[in-house]
Formats: sequence, C-alpha cells, structure tokens
Amino acid sequence: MPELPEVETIKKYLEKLILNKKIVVIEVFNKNSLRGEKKLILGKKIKSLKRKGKLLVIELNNDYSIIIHLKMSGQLIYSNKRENLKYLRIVFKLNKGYLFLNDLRKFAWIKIIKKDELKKEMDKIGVDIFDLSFKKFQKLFKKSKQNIKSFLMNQKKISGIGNIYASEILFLAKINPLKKTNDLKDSEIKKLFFAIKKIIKKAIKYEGSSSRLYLKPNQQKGSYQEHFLVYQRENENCYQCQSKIKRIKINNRSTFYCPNCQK
DNA sequence: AATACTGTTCGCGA
DNA sequence: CTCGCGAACAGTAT
Repeated sequence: MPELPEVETIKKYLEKLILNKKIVVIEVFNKNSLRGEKKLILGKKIKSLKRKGKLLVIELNNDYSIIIHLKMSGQLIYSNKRENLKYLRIVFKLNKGYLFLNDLRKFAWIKIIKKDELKKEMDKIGVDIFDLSFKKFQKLFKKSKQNIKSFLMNQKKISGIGNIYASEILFLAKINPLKKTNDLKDSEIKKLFFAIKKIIKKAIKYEGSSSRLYLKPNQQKGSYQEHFLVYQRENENCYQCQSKIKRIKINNRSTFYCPNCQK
C-alpha cells in the first residue's frame, strides 16, 4: 500500500495519537506479522516516531524500537475503542486507546529490535527523499543501466518511491519510463529531481493515495488519487496534450505514461 | 469459472 | 555484479 507520502501521513497522525502512551498488552493473530519478543516492549512508553523511505520506526523508552513495513496492504489504525477490523493481525493495547495492524495480504511486518541494530537496519536502504540533495542525486546516476522507472523504485538507491509515484514523477519530468538511466541528459536529471520533490510534496499535502486499500490511522482516505496525472488513467486524455495515456508493464508492474509528452 | 491485477520486497538462478 | 521471475497472501475486477 504505502509509499513515502502514505507512511509520512501515518507518522504525522500517530504523533498526535500515541506519543507518550504505554504499551499494556499485545495480541498477535497472525504469527508472521510480529517478529521478535513482545515481552521486550510490554509496559514501555512510546517516545518518538521516525521514518526512512517506507519504513516507520517507533522508539520506546528502553533499548528497543519497533520497526514497521506495511508492504502492499498494511494499515495502522488508531482508535479509542476496540475495533472489529476484518483483517486484524496485531493489537497494541495502550494505557489509553488501541493501535491496530490491519492487513489483508499479510505481507506487512512489525519487528522488535534493539536500538543498536536500528542504524544497521536503516542503512540497508538508500537516502530518503527528504534528505536527497541534487548533488547526491546526480552521483547515484553514474552507471545504472536500468530503465529509469526501476531506478526510481529501487529502494537501495533512493527510498520512498513506489509504483504510483514513479509514474506520476516521470510524467511531470516528461521522461519515458523505459529510458535507460545512463542515457539521461543533465537537463533531464535536473527535471527529474524537481519532479520527485514536487510530486512527493503534493502527495503529502493530500495525505496519500487511497486508490484501493490505504487508509489513514483515523480510517479515512487520503485524496491524492483525485489528482493523479497518469496513474490509473489508461486511455484517458493527457492533461498536457490530450493524447491517450498508455499502460505498459515494467518488471511486471503497471506503468502509466503519455506517449507524446514522454518520448 | 478462470484469469488478471493489486500501493512491496526478497531470494534464486541465469 | 545485475536482471527477471516467482513467492509470500488474499481479495476484487473482468
């Protein structure tokens, strides 16, 4: 489900809802959804929330942190009462309120890890878009022969962009998604950099895209899907030139672009 | 009814 | 090393 804008939205909401609360009980309904010993964090207080790329981190007032990846369909829901969610995998009962992991496809995971392992875990993925300078961005380009869409989605280079925003960004930058990364001109790299910043910022403003399953912690939808430039707009008219938006597969993922604007 | 598709990532074999 | 593909899983759309 979530790419950077969705995870950032979840983080912002949860900061208002769970900070300084204590984890009183943890119930696990799907064993694979929680990794690590829950005893290590029972009775501990939530001190801060962090995010890198699509990873969310909850830091506690002891030596442990909780690290969360929502994968395709994970939702983090907060409520003052116990909710009956259809795909409930984990419940964190707090001293006031509940935090739920609801996850249709069961790919999402929550790991309990020691704080000294946290850095190591975070270093596995590339620079977050919030920390991406043009200099850093340029350097990453050096010799990737991948197509540019796969490059943008490769979390080891830059972290945070997934399938929806990759198409949106490339449309804004007027770059064909199949273009080889090492074939991009300097001017295109510059356009791409600004398109990344712009689309991600806009998506955060609209609190993410709920084209399917994504929900904010209050169970409401984000609204970026009402502003899609190309994503899920196959055969509809391009807003720039009125050509029909095309859909192709890149690495088996749907990719939307305007064949006229993105040559 | 069968098949395609879905916001992610990992591991395997080429 | 990089790549493309299947798997992890469960639902909806066509």
